[in-house]
Amino acid sequence: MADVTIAGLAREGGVGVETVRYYQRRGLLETPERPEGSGSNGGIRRYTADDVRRLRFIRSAQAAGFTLEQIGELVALDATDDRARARQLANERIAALDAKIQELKRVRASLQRLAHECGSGSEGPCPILTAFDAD
Amino acid sequence: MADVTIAGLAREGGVGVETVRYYQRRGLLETPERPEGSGSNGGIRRYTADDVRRLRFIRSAQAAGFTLEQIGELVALDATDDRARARQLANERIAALDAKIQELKRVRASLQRLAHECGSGSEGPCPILTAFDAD
DNA sequence: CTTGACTCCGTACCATAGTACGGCCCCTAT
DNA sequence: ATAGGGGCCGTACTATGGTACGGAGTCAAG
Repeated sequence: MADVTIAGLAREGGVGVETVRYYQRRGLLETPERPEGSGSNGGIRRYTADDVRRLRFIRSAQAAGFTLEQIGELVALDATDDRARARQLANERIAALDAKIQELKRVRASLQRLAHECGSGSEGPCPILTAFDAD
Repeated sequence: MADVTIAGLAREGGVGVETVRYYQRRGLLETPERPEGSGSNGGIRRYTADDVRRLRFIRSAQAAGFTLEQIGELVALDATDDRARARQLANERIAALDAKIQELKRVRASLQRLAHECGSGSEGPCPILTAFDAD
């Protein structure tokens, strides 16, 4: 993949240009040097496939429930060899994910029950406020 | 359960007093009349078991991924008999939950792989940035 | 050699879901 | 009757994760 401008990077990562810039400000993405431009400030930055990978990593890690701050730590960690810390972060997140998955399954079951009770052509309102009782 | 003050309601619902007041401002919880107090503004409000149920509903619905705005609609819906709309909201949320659960399982698997690769006593940094590749 | 799309940068603004603060009032126990 | 712990209320502030804007510069095509 040829190097791209910020718009290309954003497109590859499925985010907006402003979001890329935001991640740069947060220190999650590198801000490459501006090439020696003809003018006073220099030219237009170029981004590599590596930057795309990193951007995609950020999105996946977000989906995994890491905050941007934690993702910053992960990105920094990638350059070190602190395997213990990396493992710790991963395992903490796995535990949190397991809890979350269980919770989502519970509320899903409740919603299913609600939809079912709302579906059987009986009269009156659905028991919405009690939908999650005994959860 | 005897009627309680706002602090009791908050405690029963597992939230802070300020959060209860916030939900009242958002229209998710009722703000009962102040009893005829001796002073200029009246006495102290009392909340019922019904209010507690409603507060707990809000928390569960939040866990289900509903926004406070949607929860407002659900609460309002509970008083009507628009079963179709209630069913629709429930089913939409179930679909979203299914997608979310699948995604969380995927990233969990990736994290597990990462933790494993970080654990096998090999040298150097863990492959953090590639942890989610091929997801 | 101009036009138009895009980049760069700083700064400001947004939505969501709270959390905090300060002044005043009420109520109960001492 | 007085002190202290809540309650009431308006308003302001916070955190998180963006999103928007304006002016200046860059660059490639026509």
